[in-house]
Amino acid sequence: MLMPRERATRDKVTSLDVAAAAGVSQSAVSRVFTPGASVSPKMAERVRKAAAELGYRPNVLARSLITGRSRIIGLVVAYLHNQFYPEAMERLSNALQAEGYHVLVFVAMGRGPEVDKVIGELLDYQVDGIVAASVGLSDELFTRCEEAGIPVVLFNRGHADARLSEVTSDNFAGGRKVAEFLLAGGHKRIAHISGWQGATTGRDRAAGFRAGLAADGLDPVAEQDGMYKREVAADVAQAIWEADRPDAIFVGNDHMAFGVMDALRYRCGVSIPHDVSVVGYDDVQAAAWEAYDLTTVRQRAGRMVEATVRMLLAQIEEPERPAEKIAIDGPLIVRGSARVPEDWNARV
Amino acid sequence: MLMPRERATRDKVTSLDVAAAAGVSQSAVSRVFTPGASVSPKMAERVRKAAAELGYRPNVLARSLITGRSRIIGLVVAYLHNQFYPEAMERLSNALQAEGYHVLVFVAMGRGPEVDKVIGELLDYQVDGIVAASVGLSDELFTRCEEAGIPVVLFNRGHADARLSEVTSDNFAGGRKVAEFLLAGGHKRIAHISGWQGATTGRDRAAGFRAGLAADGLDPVAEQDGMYKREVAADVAQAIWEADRPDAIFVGNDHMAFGVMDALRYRCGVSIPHDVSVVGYDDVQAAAWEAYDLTTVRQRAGRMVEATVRMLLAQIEEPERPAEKIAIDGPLIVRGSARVPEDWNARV
DNA sequence: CCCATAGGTGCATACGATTGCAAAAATCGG
DNA sequence: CCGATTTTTGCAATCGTATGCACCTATGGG
Repeated sequence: MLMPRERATRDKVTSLDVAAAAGVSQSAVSRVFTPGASVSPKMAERVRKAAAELGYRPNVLARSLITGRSRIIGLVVAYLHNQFYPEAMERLSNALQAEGYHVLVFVAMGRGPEVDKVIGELLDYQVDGIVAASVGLSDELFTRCEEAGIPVVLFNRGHADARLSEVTSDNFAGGRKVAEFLLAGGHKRIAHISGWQGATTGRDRAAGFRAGLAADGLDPVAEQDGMYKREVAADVAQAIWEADRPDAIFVGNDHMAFGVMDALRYRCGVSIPHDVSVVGYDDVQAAAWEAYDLTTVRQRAGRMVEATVRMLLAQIEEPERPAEKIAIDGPLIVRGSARVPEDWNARV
Repeated sequence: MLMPRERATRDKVTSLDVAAAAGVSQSAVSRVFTPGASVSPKMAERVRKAAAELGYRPNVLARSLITGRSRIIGLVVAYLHNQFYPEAMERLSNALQAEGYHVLVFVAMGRGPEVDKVIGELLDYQVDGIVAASVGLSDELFTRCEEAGIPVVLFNRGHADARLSEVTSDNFAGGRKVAEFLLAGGHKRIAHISGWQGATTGRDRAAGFRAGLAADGLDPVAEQDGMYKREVAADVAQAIWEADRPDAIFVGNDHMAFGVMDALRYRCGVSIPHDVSVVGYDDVQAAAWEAYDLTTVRQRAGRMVEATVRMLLAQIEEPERPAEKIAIDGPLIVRGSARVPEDWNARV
């Protein structure tokens, strides 16, 4: 069989092919596909027609090489068990797509060397910016990105370094809101199963919560780290229940709160909110499911993502722009997992 | 201020810089970083040293331009509400990272023109392959990818076209297993709230289920499309309960099953599994949560992802390789949401 | 000790686009 | 209708790397 290969016919069509077909120069083709370039209407039309016939589309990679921008954003994420992240990720991807960017995903579970390898790969792809939604990114990431001139925005994550941009919810205010709500509900023995205390989100929520209690002269009856892990939080809840008999528990995020509720109900035989009130943080979709009906502080994922995209693109446009830290306020969503103060509706 | 810009110092370091620093040619540098190229050990060492000092890393985009492979895999996904997808996505990304590939995410909710735009962008990035986990990808995707010579693997999705590779669980067998289990449990009035009947997953599960019932001469007492949407399924469940009083319901996936259970319990006051058994499909993490404790057919996400990656990479290596359709068997995971036949343990 | 062979290395080109510059064409005012 | 602008267009260089080819250097066998 000496037939010429079929595949030859479908070889890549380049701007040169289009130029030839349209009888113009290659640069003309390029300009037609470069927004803001100087092209006459008739030229544009001829080229577009030829391009359409040949099925031509500009090669983004080649373009990136010369413009120095890949229009790729690196997203570093740890795990996706916590529903908040898939939710945010979907929004982020959509928002960036609308701006002509795309998301390259990097899953980096651990900390340390594995993470550093990922960082290297991130830079290899010449990403224009990075959204870091993973705890445990070594500080080296930031210095290397700084050196490479790649803007980084921390999503739902804080960092002491002022040169780092970040978008979070107002975790301190959120924690305090929960305290005020529980106090108004007449709770006296209030416990806290916190988010991981190695991260600012967990610490700030806890701090705000304690501050809120302290305003009424109260201390948490118990406080333990749930590590943002369902199973850990569930075990802790059981232990706290048996040891301290709290009348309310504030859990550092919804994902853990579901585990806590299950442990209380099915292992301890506790009725929620009759015996104990439970409040979470995030307002993921499942919080509204009847099985949990969880009172929780909403993180406005939409606005957080919007802010993230805005900051990131601004820094890409204008590299010298100073870092910015944004905390977005979120309302307490009152549902059925915690006793509601009598006069709550009147108050709010 | 006529100071030279600080930024100048951090300008990109290229293979030429490394070559100069090491006193060798640029091609030598390239070879050192190209696995399988011919380089002497001493050369390799000199170059690596210089590279390390300058902080050089090869530019993946430039490399892609010349090799014609980007080492980017496009992942097209619809929504991430169904936990099965984040779970699978995390695995997929990890598996591909291990092979030196990375995932570029495309969220395409709807069908039709929006999707086609996304397809265009996908091709613009010169992805080496595509994993399609979204329903409603127009057939045009496939023809265009075929033309462009880009392999596509459908993940958890079927398609009549034999030229398309796909990885699914064995949906027919899974549906039948559920039927057998429910029959063995002595259920007589069995309903089905199916996955979207526009997709093969939904249809196959339903067909297998019906076949299983038919083996015992039974028909579903009711059968309706839940569209893979929680709210739709919940409403349908309520309607079916009120109209048909089933003693068991097989729901087309876990995500809907949770909604169904909530509707039955909290709207209809039904006790599960005492009044009615519920069985799902997927075995997402939440299925094991005590609140649902859902009996369900496991989709082995790990194996499905593994197969997907294997097939995709194989087709990238060897473009003429024929398409392959794989259905991975998954066990029925017996939990507490459905009555368990007396002799079940003996049987299995 | 010499020649055939294999393995390393450098030169130069190619990948597919963007973009500064200069020439050509179109526009405009007088 | 002509000269001065302004707009279009083409030419050619460039981005950072991979790779065919030719050349050079060891190596080993006879």
